[in-house]
Amino acid sequence: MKSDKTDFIREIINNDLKEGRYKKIHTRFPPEPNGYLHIGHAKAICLNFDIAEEYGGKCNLRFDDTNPTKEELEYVDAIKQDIKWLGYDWEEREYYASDYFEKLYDMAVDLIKKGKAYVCELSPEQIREYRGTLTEPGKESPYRNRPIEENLRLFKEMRDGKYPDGAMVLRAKIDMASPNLNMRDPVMYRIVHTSHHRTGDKWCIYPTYDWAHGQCDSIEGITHSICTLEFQDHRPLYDWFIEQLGIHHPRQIEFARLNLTYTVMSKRRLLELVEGGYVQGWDDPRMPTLSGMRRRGYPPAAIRKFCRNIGVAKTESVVDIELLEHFVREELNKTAERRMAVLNPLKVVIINYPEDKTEELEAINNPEDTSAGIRKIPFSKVIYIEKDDFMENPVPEFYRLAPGREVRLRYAYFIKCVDVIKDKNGDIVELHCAYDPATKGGNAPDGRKVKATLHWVSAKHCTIGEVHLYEHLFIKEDPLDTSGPGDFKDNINPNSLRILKNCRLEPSLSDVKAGTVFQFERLGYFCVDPDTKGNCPVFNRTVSLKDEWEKIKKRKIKE
RNA sequence: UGCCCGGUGGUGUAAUGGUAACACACCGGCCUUUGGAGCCGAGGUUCGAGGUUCAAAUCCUCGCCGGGCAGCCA
Repeated sequence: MKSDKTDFIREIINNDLKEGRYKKIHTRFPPEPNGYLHIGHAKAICLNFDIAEEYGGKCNLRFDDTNPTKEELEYVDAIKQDIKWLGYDWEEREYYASDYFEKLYDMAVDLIKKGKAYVCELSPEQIREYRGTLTEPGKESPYRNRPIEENLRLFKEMRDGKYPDGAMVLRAKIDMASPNLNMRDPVMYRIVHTSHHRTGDKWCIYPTYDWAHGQCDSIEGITHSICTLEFQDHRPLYDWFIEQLGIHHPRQIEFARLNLTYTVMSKRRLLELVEGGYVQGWDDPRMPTLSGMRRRGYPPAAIRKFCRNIGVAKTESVVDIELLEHFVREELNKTAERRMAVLNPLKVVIINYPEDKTEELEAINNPEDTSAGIRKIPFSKVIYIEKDDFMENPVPEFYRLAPGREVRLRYAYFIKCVDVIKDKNGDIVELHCAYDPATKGGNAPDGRKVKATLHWVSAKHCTIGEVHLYEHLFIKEDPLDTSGPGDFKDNINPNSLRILKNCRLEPSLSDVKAGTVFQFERLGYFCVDPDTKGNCPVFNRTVSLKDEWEKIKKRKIKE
């Protein structure tokens, strides 16, 4: 089976199949359970699961849990939830590197017996010194030529807990003069007296990633081990292990990890944001984590589409976050029901509308999807419109409401502003407008046109809600770009979260389910936050609508 | 100054020796009961210099620039 997509990875796979190197395709996604998954992981998940599906193969989920000091069960559960949410299924193939600890141990013994590994008692500092530098070869450890029997005994004793942390390690015996530092007798096992979230206290020696990873892939029959660029230099080491052991040889292919503008993507830095209280948690809607995006209202379909669209290559690159937002808008435009909500309310009294009258007006739920149907919205004498939709002294480019000007209220009537009411400070507190009864529904029988259509809610009928507006978490396209001392946290955007507590929502928004995303007409997409309680819904702005007027305003400020 | 990898519009990916394509962004226009959506159009000669060839983004050489590697992290 072939794929019609032609990135360099699929090309290699096509070729391997053609040449008969592998009969079936088997990939894997191998996260370390030491943090939450982010959009960069999504790229790897989509790659591995999509490839497996395209070629009629399988993709395993395997947790790389070789370091008990950093890994936790909480992360395992979160990772599983995120992958499922993204839309992928590893079926019964949920594996752990720790499942193979015994096999790995046996393989290490095999290597010792072959004279290819030895127990070394150099301290970590000494190992570093002996390793040499980028330009100078290293020198051999005095323990390098220990008799095999002694290595066997010592390694067993390491496992049996006879030695404290750091006392000795098992090292591969390769080449201390190799120009590739990974080949200078790398560590395979270290002593760590820490219980493991799965194996408990069964082990006090743990394999390093470099030793474990390739063998785990081999054991699972993985054909293509897709990983990120920084492991390129390790490939010769992985190949060496596999060859010494004489076991199934997966092909490793490296690709460039995803970077996004205005985003940090390392787990270390994300952890720092969480632990330092710069955000409210791993699932803070400003985080690039999958759980953050879920809470923000990003549809998984949009993330998948994004991951497929950015392509895969070896060039290190930074993708514009607007591309992600584009796919979010594209998906939500098709699926999200429209509602009207006024974020910054300005009171409008329709002076010629009867005092106690209420009309039910019809509104379309989603113009992109007629099956979404229609709903009724109440209209009455006093309404709210958006403050930004009125300008007392309008600039030429502004064609919304202004003194003496007529606009349309969406699905309702044409109104004309006849009076501007101000308080003693001169701030506008209320508008008086006259409506034209003949324009009910939004069209004038005489054919006259208005330039703008405004969203609104009826004051008497609306419900109050809280809205969270988000901006990029960082003010710089590259958050790591810091001048002078300090670090990326100095680039945090102080306005990344703005809370509006006095928003007026159309009545249908009083009873909503967490996770639902609506389009608030003319404003953007908003997702019901799980923390919504009682009768005051909380909405997270997923993404704004593209806004021509906003662009014009910015341009005018620049001039 | 060792080894490995990479350089195509603003951004990201295509083009696999034969007219540099697509998406996003940007700019201009059309349309519009969302300044949304949709539609149409403009913008690059492929890091540089040589070479091979009828023909080079693609092959070769030499540069230049960027990234990774000296954890008992992954």
